[in-house]
Amino acid sequence: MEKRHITIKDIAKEAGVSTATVSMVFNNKDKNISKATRDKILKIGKDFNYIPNSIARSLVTKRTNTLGLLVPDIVNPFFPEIARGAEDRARESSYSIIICNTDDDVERENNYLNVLSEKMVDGIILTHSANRSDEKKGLESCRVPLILIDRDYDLENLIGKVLIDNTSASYDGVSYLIEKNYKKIAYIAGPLNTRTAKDRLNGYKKALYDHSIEYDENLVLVGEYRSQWGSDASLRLIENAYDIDAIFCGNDLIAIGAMKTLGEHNIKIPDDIGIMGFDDIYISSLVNPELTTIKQPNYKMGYEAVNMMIDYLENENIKEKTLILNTDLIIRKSC
Amino acid sequence: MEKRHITIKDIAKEAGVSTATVSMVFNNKDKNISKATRDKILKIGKDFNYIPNSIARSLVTKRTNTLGLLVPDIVNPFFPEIARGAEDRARESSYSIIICNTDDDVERENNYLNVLSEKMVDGIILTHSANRSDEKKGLESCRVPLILIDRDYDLENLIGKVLIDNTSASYDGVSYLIEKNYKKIAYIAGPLNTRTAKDRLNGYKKALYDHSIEYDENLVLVGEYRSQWGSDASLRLIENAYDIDAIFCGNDLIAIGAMKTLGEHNIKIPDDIGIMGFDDIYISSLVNPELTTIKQPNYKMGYEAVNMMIDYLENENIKEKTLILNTDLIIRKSC
DNA sequence: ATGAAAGCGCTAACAA
DNA sequence: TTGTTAGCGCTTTCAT
Repeated sequence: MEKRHITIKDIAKEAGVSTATVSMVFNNKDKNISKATRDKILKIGKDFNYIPNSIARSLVTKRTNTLGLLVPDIVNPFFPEIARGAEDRARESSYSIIICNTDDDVERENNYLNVLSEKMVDGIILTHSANRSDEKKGLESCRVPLILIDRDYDLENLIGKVLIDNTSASYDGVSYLIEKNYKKIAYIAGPLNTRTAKDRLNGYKKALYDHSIEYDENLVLVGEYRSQWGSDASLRLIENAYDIDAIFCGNDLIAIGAMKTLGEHNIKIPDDIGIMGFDDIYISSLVNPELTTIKQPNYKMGYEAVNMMIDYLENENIKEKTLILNTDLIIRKSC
Repeated sequence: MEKRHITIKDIAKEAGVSTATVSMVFNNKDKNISKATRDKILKIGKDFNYIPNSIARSLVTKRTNTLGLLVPDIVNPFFPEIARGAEDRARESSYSIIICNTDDDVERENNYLNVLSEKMVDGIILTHSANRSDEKKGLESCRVPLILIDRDYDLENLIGKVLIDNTSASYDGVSYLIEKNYKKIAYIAGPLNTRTAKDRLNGYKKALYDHSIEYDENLVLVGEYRSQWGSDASLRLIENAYDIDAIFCGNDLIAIGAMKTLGEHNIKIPDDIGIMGFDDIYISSLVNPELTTIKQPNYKMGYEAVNMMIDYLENENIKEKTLILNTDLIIRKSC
């Protein structure tokens, strides 16, 4: 436990060469080093169980091969897929990921930005705090390359953004319902204070419009992204005897609540009422495999964000890019 | 973007002092530095937007304030809570967490161990690969302080372990059912190839034994941790007309599948059949709030593991510790 | 109360 | 093909 770590100096001495030579060997800048010394050095490295000190290397190269990933909360089932996609892409290029939970707290977010700066991460992938509003200071002064994911936000000095096209996602979903001959489609939405939620509502409206179906604001119920709200809202819809034949849901929790309530009232899915929802948190597929959903490409979002970052870091690719990912319509039994 | 970073050298020059003084000020080793110079240095730091380079610091202090966290897959809903608990405790002491997904692959795990070693993380928290069996090499030669969580494993040179008492967890769950007057309790289990699963089965047996209920191996069905298996197994139980009045489930997916099937057969819960399961992946609480479950203290597991690690790192607390966490019985409607 | 200087382990010119 | 050397930015004795 206590014994000093082996350094290239030790190896150099042991091999009777200079540290420069050893360094080159371990960095595969071998081109003009004799196979003999190369092999000797490698062997000694193995024998002594040499572990390079990448901190020392980072100090001179100014690269840490580490990225920061800021998400609101990894426990929110929306984010693990993003983290996994990010980590997978990172690993492909030998980067590591430092994960940070911001809880949508601007101060925490700024603090992490600082810490990551100090740790010299090569880049930061960030789902910016929903509460940031106009408090851009921390973000704008961030000297580390930044890529935004999921939530759009106006900012200078960005490397890029990776977003989801929520408008066309709900447009596609609602259109699909319409083409299945559901004409009276209610929308149980989550809170409308995010761009995401507004886009989804717009997609719903646009789909109706393009199919010459009149928009009826009584069929749009705005509440929370919780299954209880799905239950309550669907109950309201059926109790008020609205003439509906389908329900489009703001996310999967809502959809699950709605399905449950409909079931309790012996309303058959999809014969009596069709149901569709965003698979925001991937519960549908686990628990209600019969629910037709719009699947978020979260894994891809994380993967592409890191891909964009590494592209920037390694190829000096600086043109700002905005990558807009499409969702998938997962067709199952219920519609 | 291109301008050189400010260093303590710049600040020292600007303030007309030595780098040593500047360093001490920024490290709060102020005791004998005049308030005047202190303030001057701090002001210059602020004005120049000085960001300390913790890589350089790490090189000399041999501390990175970074921990590694190895989990099989952050997308598996079992792990985000662990990661969150770990990150929360880490943040309290200004540590960061590098997250690594091993996919239960020994080679990947060993590779991460290496990378983290090179990055000089101060410690590693690890859910060891289920497939490791006797391939201890990578782990045993790891020079970084190691703490095991969730899955037990025999290993020298450990700082400690944080585990869950699965035996007494299922013992408590089954006992609770028995005390609620359910006497014929079936057990739908996941695969028995892990210590965890075996412990749970033993707890079940022990609870029966202690309550003088005879163990009937026909009532124990072994399958997968999937809701489909919960459906299939419960179907088998009712079709074979076993005389049961409760089902104890190996995890929540199984329980959800079972509940669904029972519902489809108009079997009432909990009147006809009581149900209980391990809330392994926290789906119950989201989707089936009426399901009584045994909640895993995963957040706490992550939190305590990092706590133990930091205790070791900062207080040289070396006695090997095994912390065994208890589960909680979450009593809801169904039992 | 402050400064000088050595050095953490490594890389990268530049020399040889 | 290999060695010399000068740092990277910081901490830390030991002087003063």
